[in-house]
Amino acid sequence: MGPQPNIATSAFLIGDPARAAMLVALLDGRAMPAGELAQAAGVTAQTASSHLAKLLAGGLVKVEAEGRHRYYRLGGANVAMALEHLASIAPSEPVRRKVLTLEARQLRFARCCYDHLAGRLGVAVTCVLQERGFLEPTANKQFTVTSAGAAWFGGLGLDITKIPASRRGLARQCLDWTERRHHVAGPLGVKFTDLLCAKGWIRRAPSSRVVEVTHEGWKKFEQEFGLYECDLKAESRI
Amino acid sequence: MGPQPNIATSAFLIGDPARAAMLVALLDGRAMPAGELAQAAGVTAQTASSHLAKLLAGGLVKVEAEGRHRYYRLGGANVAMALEHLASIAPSEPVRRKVLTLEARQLRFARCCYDHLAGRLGVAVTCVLQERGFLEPTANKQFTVTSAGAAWFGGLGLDITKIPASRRGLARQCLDWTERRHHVAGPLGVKFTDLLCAKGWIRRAPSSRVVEVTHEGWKKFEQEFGLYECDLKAESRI
DNA sequence: GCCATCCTTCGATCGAGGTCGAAACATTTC
DNA sequence: GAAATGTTTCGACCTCGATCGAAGGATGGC
Repeated sequence: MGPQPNIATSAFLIGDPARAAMLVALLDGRAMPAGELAQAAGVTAQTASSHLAKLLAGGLVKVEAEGRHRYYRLGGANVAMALEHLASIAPSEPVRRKVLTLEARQLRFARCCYDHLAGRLGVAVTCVLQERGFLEPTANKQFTVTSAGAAWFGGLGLDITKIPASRRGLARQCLDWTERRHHVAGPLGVKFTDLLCAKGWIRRAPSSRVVEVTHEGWKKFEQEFGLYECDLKAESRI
Repeated sequence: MGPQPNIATSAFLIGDPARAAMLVALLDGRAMPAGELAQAAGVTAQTASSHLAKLLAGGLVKVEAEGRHRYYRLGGANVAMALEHLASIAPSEPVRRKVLTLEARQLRFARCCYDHLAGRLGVAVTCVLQERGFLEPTANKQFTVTSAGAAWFGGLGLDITKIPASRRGLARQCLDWTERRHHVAGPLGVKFTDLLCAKGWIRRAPSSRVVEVTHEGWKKFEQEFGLYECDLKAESRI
């Protein structure tokens, strides 16, 4: 069309309910075959195929053939970010007053966003790290690790200097679409989440984005972060 | 319908080329009247009005009536962020901050809005007058001149009691579309601007709305208002 | 080779919504 | 009060795209 970047075309692609449902289903970064996406969107396989072809052409998804399946995944982190930001302006109206399923509540409480911790727990941890002066929000949606923070992470077994920063930095502010606040993404977020798993504080559910906190984990979260299970769960009505 | 709410509806609204063009035009935070948005989108006023009504219902824009214009602006920072992220998906280019021409920058800095002073300078002067207790914002988008204010204006050579109030009052709060804050309009605003011209502090460009501050004027603005040229121009780097 | 499964392409239908002309409405100016 | 300007509403047209049935490919199992 014109010289303007066609922001409209991307938005148009997301603007269809069926396509939006597929994209949301892919939000956690997993790849899904076309058939499952069709089911997730509530349309026939033909229709889903048509939609996926358009999303592919628009760069919103990538595809990988595997035998007779074709696995689709989001086109990139920027796509996921755009989707989460769109969700943040969605009217999320009283219509949603309906009771959330157990998994939905678990997702809101703690989940993986790509490979880092998100949800109420992820945001709470991020807040504590900022309150204690270990992380500082800086321009360009980044977090800076303070010297105190580097020491603290080191005590936990995470050598900050050994984490390679990606092109988008070491620690990014990622908007949490349920909490509408930021949590820590980027290489630091990933390594930190891996560490919590390795220590047995949290456990990732086998085939979903849900993250569970172990009994041992709650003791540690209380001890290290001052986060109490009852407080966090009280607000999320789990 | 899917479990996820209306991420699709927001995206659908942005997905129309005309609506996207309007939103992009508003990306810098300015408020614009419906007519200008229609022109920016390349559609007629009727069509633009229809689009704006939908954007308004979706919460993507807000509106403020000002005289016979209706100024639209983005619904919030989250809307701007979502738009920027959507633009980052489009392969063409990063967010395009339009490079403003010299006149556009001058207009933002100081201009006449009808017959009174507007732009960064107009807003700054209005702020100082309020801080010093000479003007007080009151209901119905009016300013009230305090007794201290009347004395101060008198000392400058402006007898408030001799200015006839129009049907809409003596001093009106006029929304500044570049600064998004109020400046002084109405008969007082006109007379005050005339006075600054007569004193040679400012000079109106012959065939545009641009207002220039004279060398003498900057000394006076510093002396009378505590406004420094470098401070005001430093922030207008847009 | 033959069938089952998974996915895409083709063709046709059909409804939603973008567009503009005309007119109503609102506000300012003369 | 009348004219001018900015904006919205109404009505009608008409294109675009979502949808699904049917058929065509591709892959794996037997």
